[in-house]
Amino acid sequence: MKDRLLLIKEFIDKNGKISFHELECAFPNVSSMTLRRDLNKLEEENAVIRISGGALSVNTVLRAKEADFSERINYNTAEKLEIADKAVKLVEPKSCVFIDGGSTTTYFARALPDDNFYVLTNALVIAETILRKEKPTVALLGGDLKKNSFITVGKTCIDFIREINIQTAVMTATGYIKDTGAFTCGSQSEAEVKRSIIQKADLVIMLLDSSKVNKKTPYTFAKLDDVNIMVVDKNFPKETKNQIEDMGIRVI
Amino acid sequence: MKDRLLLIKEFIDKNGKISFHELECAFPNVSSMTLRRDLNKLEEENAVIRISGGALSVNTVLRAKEADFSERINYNTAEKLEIADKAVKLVEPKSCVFIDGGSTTTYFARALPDDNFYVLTNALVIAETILRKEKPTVALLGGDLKKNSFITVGKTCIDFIREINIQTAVMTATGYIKDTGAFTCGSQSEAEVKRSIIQKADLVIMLLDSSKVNKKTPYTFAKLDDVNIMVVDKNFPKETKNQIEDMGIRVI
DNA sequence: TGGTAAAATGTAAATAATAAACATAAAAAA
DNA sequence: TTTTTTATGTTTATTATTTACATTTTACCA
Repeated sequence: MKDRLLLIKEFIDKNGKISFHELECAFPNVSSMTLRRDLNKLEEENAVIRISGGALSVNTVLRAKEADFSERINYNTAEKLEIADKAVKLVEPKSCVFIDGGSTTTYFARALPDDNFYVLTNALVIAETILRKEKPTVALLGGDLKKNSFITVGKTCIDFIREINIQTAVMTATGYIKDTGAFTCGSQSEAEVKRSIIQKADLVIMLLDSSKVNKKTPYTFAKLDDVNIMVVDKNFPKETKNQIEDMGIRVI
Repeated sequence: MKDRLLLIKEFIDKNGKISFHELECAFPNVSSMTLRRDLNKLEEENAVIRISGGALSVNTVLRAKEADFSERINYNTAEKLEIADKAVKLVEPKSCVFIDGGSTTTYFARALPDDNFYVLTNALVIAETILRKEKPTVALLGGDLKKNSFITVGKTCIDFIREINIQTAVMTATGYIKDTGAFTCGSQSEAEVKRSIIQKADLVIMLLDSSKVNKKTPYTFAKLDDVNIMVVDKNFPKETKNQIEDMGIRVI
C-alpha cells in the first residue's frame, strides 16, 4: 500500500518523470485506476507534479525553471547530446573528474555511467544530476552563487581548487575565437575558476558545440594549448577542426 | 501571433494557472486547437508547466511543492509552514543568515522575503530557493555532498565556516530529547557542521516541529543552552515548552 | 506587384486520458 | 465475530489530446 507510493515516488525522483504506461508496466497486477489514484495522492502530498499521461518530479520542474532563466538549454540539443555521448567514453571509472558548469556539460553529467567516479563540480545542476546516481561521490566547490547560471565562484572556490587533485577536467566555453584559439566566457569570476581548474588538471577535455565558433564573449580563460582533447559535433566547421588538429590537439 | 503567447504567459504568471476553458473564453475568436498549440509552445520554452486541461506557472509549482528529499514523503506540512512563517519575522534585512539543511528550513527559505539578505547554506535545495529571489546574495558551503539530503559536509565545509561571520543561524534537528535537552541528527559529519555553525553564530534560532520531540537519532550536535530562540508549532507539547522556557530560552 | 513558399490557424475525426459511479475485497476497529 | 473503513477493481461517461488535412495569413522575392 504505502510501499507502492514510495516506490513510485522513488522512480519519479530518479528518472525525473513517469508515464502512465510505464507505471502500468511496473505494476502489472495493480489496476490502472489504483495507479491513477496513487499519482493523485502523491500530487496532493506535493511530492510530484501530475501532468497529462503521467507525472514529473519536482526537480524536473526546477530544472525547467533554470532553463527558462538561463538562455534556453534547449537549442542545439542533438549536437550537445552527440558531444556528451562521445565525451563520456573518455573518462575512466574510479577517476577524479571535474565537470564545468554549462548546458553541454549538463548533458555530459546525465550521460555519465553510474560508476565509481569522484566528481567535482561548481554547478548545482550537475551536482544534483550526479548525486542521483548510486555509485559516484560528489563534492561541490563552495563559494558565491551566481544567479542564472547556478554556479559557484569567488575566492573560496579558488582556494578549494588549490587543495584538490584533478585527473580529468571536462570543460566548456561560451565562445571560441578561431583566429586566436581563445576560449571565452561571460564573467570575470567564472573565468578565474575555469583557469584554476585547467591549471590543476592532468587532462583537459573541452566540449564545444558548433554554435560556439566565433561567438565572442568578454573573458578569455584558456587558449588552444591548454586543452588536450576537444569534443565537437558533426556540424563543426571542417577547416576549424583541421586548424585545431594542426596544433597537435586531438579532436573527436 | 506572438502577442497572444505573451498575453497567455502573463496571465498564467499572474494567476498561477489557467484552465483551457478560461483560455477559450479569453480568446473567443481563436480556435481551441491554436490555443492548445500555444500552450505547448510555452511548455517547450519551459515557460509554463502543461497539465491536463490547462497549465501552471513554474512559480506556482515551486511554491506549492515540497523540497525534494528523496527518501521520504513530506509530512507535517502545515506545522512546518506555521513555523516558517513565524521564524522569518525574526531575521532582519541586510543581515547575514545561515540556513541549515532540512525540510522545515526549506519552508523557511521559501517564506523569506525577497530582500537584501546575505544567505549562507550547505543545502542545495535552499541555495536554489534563495537564488531564485531577486535581491539576496547566496553563498554555498562547499564540500562532500551527501546523497538523499543534498547537503555538503566535511573538512572543506568546516574550514569555510571558520572564515565567515554569521549573525543569525536558522537551524533544525532530526530529534529532540526532552530529558537531556539534546538536539540530534543522523550523521556524524552533519553534526560537525551544525556544531561549527552554532559556535560561530551570534543568534541561534532552532526550528522544531512537534514530531521531533523525543525522536532519537544518533548524534547530538547541540544542547538547549546553545540555542537562543526556539520556533515550534501549535501542537508542540505544553510541558516541554514550559520546561524549555524555564531554561531561559524564548519559545515562539 | 503577383506569385509562391512558409507559417499560422481552423476543422473534424480518432485516440487517449480522466473522472464518476458503483462493486468488491482487504484491513482495522469494535 | 461483526461492523466499519479503507483500498482496490470494473465499467461507463466525460473530457482532453492527437492526428491529419484544409484553409488562411504572412513573408519574401523575382
